[in-house]
Amino acid sequence: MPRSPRARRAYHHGDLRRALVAAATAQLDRQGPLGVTLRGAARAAGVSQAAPYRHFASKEALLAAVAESAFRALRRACEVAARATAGAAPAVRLDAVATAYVRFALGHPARYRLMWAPRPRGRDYPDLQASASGAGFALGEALASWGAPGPASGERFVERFFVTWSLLHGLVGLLLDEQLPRDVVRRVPPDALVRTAMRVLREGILPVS
Amino acid sequence: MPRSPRARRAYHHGDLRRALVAAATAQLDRQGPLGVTLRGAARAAGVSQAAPYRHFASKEALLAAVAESAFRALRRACEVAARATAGAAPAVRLDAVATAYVRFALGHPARYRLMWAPRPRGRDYPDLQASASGAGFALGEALASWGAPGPASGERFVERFFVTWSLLHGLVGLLLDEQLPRDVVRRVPPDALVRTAMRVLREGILPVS
DNA sequence: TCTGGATGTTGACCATGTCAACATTGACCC
DNA sequence: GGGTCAATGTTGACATGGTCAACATCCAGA
Repeated sequence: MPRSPRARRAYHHGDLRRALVAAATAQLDRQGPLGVTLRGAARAAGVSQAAPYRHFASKEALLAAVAESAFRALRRACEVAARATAGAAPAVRLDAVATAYVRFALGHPARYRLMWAPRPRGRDYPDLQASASGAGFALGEALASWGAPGPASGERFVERFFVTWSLLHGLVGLLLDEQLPRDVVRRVPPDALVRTAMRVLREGILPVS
Repeated sequence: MPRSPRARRAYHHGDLRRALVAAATAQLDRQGPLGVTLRGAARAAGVSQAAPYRHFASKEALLAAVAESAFRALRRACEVAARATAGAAPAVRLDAVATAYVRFALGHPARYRLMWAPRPRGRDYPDLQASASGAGFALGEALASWGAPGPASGERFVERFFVTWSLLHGLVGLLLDEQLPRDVVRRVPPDALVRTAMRVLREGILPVS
């Protein structure tokens, strides 16, 4: 029997690996980390419980693939924002990229948390490690246009880079866990919080003025 | 038979709740979040598998108790640092408290992560919520001595507060997940990173100088 | 056409969270 | 002292889930 264009495979799935990652991502988004189940992902892909082991050594390896794809998506989101503000002033670019970063995180909370979970660790999954660094790289580019032109260099850049990333990452953490004072969150939309954070970052908090 | 001072209880444990929290904390520190097991904690306490259910409605409730106690410890660490620098300049106090905060997190990585995990959520466990806010409060106090004297007030304070906390929280996140460039981490000890972050926070990054 | 490796399936094992039914204890009251 | 009850533990069981070994099926290349 010839296959229709989108043939249901009789025995072999055809693209099980991708299907499993998609299913696991859906589980994660819908039911949180506890909802991610190897057996469930297999069921969603219409495949037996042990089939995933042909593509992933363990549940953790599947989660690593999910996290890796999420880091790539985050990077893309940042890059889109950077391109959209290509000619603008450094401060504007930074705001744009930072906003994209936070929006991604708030839009996919469970995924963002998985990316930073203790397991899977990048150390154990080189591809995950690489895509994580890639996301950081996209953020760094937004900062590179700041001081001296050309490729960012020197201690100052590294300093700015890690402080900025830390601030964004921490802001996301506080927002996701609803740790900020209620009234603040209710009154100020996330985008405004990001802008405030970036302004404080640029100008400092010392001059209370 | 009369009980010796540290009698092994025949049937009733005596302080099972506390013992379970301690056992779960030990599991967490030693083997990470996946190592935490209700049955394992019960075993460690020398008690049957179902006994914990007399004290905790679920595994999650036990974890909430662990997180709650961790937040209290974090708060204490910050307060000790604040008291130790009671009369010092605001910048010195901030550095001290921030360092204490990060040291706690790096010293108890698994616990710190649990405190910020999606589950248990503070929303579901009032005591956890309270102790989390308490930790934030301790941090806020270090900032209160900054601008106007007296109880911190107004929008400016909230702004400083959430930006500072975000920065610290994010820095911890990057450090715990080894997301910062290798050479930076290897060259610069955590305490110095914290000081740098706080300096950038005070002075801003705009003047590349 | 044959054949081997890649990919799936079946059936099992074991650990774990959770619950219902039952046992034991100690404190309080007469 | 003796009785009673709520708190606290225990036993046995169930369902779910990660994982593996043994077996089945399929596709690609010699």
